[in-house]
Amino acid sequence: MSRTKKRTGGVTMDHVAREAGVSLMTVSRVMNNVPGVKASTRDSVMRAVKALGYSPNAAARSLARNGAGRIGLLYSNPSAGYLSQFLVGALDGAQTSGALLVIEKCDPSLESEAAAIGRLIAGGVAGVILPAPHAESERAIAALRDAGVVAIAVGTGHARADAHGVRMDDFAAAAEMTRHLIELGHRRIGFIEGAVNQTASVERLKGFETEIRRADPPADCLVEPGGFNYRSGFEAAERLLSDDNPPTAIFASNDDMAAGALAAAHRRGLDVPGDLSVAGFDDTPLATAVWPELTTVRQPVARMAEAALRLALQESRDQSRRDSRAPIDQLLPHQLVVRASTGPVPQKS
Amino acid sequence: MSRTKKRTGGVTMDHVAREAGVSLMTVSRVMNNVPGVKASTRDSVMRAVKALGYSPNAAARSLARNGAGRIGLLYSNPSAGYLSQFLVGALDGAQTSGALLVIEKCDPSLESEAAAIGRLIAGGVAGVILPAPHAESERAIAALRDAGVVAIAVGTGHARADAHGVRMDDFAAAAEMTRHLIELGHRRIGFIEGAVNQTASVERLKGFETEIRRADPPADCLVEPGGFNYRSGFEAAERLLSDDNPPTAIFASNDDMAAGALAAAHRRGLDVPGDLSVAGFDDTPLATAVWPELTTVRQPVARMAEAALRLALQESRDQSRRDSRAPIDQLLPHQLVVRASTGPVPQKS
DNA sequence: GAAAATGATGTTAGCGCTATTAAAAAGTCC
DNA sequence: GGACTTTTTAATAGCGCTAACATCATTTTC
Repeated sequence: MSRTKKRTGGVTMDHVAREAGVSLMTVSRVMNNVPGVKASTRDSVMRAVKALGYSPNAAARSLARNGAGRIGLLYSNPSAGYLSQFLVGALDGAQTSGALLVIEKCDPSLESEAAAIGRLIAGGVAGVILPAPHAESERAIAALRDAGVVAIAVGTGHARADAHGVRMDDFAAAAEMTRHLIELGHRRIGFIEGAVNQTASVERLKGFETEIRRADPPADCLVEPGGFNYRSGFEAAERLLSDDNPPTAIFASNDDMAAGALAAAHRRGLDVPGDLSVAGFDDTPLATAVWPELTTVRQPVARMAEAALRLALQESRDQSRRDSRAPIDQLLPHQLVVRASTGPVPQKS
Repeated sequence: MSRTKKRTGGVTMDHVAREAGVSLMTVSRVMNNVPGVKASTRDSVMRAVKALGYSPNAAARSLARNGAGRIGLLYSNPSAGYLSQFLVGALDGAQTSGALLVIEKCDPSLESEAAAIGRLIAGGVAGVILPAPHAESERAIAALRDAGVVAIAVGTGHARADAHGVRMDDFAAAAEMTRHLIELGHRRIGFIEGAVNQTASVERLKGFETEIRRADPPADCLVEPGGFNYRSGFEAAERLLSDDNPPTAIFASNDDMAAGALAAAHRRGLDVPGDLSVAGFDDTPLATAVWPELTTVRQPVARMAEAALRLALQESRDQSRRDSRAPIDQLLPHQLVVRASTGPVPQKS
């Protein structure tokens, strides 16, 4: 063989068509679930697809659709655990739904974000997924809308009016965790806030406070600002623990900060959860990497990413026909994960 | 307007060619750094590219290259920081070189690995990138070779005879870090090993021991096993610090374990670096997330991933003509990063 | 100074898939 | 039962890009 006339995957639509005894276009219709194909024809095509192990070529599809199916993903620099989970989910979704993911990185600065959005638009994406910090950016969403590109905000605290969204119920989740702490007997609980400009962060605080107010017998709380990173958690915990009447439990708005709180507690020779309970949020890999393993809330990051991708795909396709429908708000279930870092309130000595 | 008649991003090669007054093919040559284009022509093309904000269409590229350029990436569950960096690097490389990344996840078990490799091969990839733990798997590499798929091992301790590799000099890097500690005056240094079945881990230990032996005045060391995760680092540090004659510095084979060591030190009320110096390895995001920030070795993970992708692409393309050449071994530069967690040896009291 | 060896560019033909249009088969009606 | 719809299928033309080959200018060589 001089030149094997290569084929990467191997099977193309043409092969399937021949095998099924229909035209290439019919196969395409079947693959895309376009109505107007006789059931028997559809069946024989599906059989051929299975027999040959055919799988569509995403690149060709994206090309032929003239960019439809190209979805951008903007990320800056969130917690590493969050990013990798998110990426994996998105990648996974892209693969199964035949989308082409275009990943674009940027700094947290507004200019950098604008530039990245510009690159994405120039790259001809049909939709853009905006995780965590960018999901709050009015400017990014406006730019996208002006370019006629579908925007999907992921992980905001509440539904947006100007973009579709995929998110979890931060309020309810934070409330659940707070209830868990209260049920363990804690009556003085410290809370470490996340970035104040993120609505999800605000919802978590609200959920916490609501539940504190509802406690019976009554509970009180100390709220410290934080920045969603380890260091800020460490420092906030230091402040909390040096209070004259320190809390018996600390609830941090994310796992990184909870890990920081853990370190602060250890530094003071406190046993966790014997002397102090610590709870996190997100269930990133860090939650099980630290010792003791963190009680936290599992945010279905990968699933959210996948859902966002699907939504972007679907909406960008629909957009062409009917325009400007109400934004979709997709809420994914979370889960309280109780591990070793929380326990009953210490006995008064 | 009823239907905007296509146009995804806008600018295509054709536009650039017209703008620069050359043929489409010349633009392609410039974009792909193909030699044989006059410098002046190249310049004017580049100018047109910038003026129009052109960016190549990955889908079309991948298609035109006849799918050669579908590259698989197998990952299991390394440190989250490592994964996200690796993924980002690979994605980045994929975008610029027009490859199509197929990400496949698996458990650490051999069966799961074999299954994932099988899926990858069935998916028609031309090459597979094997990071950290899988890069050591004879079985995976053999399966790939049998299927005629190029394998790229990333991050092994030394060059492999059966696969191309992209890696860093673990031995030299560990030696450098050890020298740094010795120069700070430390003469009793604890070392926390990584996973013993990874050659990179072994090389790091060798580098450490070599440098310890070379110290003048002589130094000695305590070596504790570890498992590349936070918890094992914490436990190993506990053992080291409870020695009758504890070390004044601890060098952990990766950042996760160093963070664990930090926690252990804090728990004992030791100041870092006042009472104990702690050094890590890899420079994952965790290194700057903890407090104090870790002195560590920067492993160019993203660059290694990108290099691996490029290598996979190139080799899979070359493979068709000349076959079975000697494996390529690409060594990327590392860098000692001195931050706040290491300092001079404490004064004897 | 003509032939051959370079260089530097231009042409042509797809890559695998999807729109769109044209054609054929199957119903429908009066 | 023939003209007229309504399904269903086939054929054609790209999407944006690159490989291979063709075509010109230049040199170089004897």
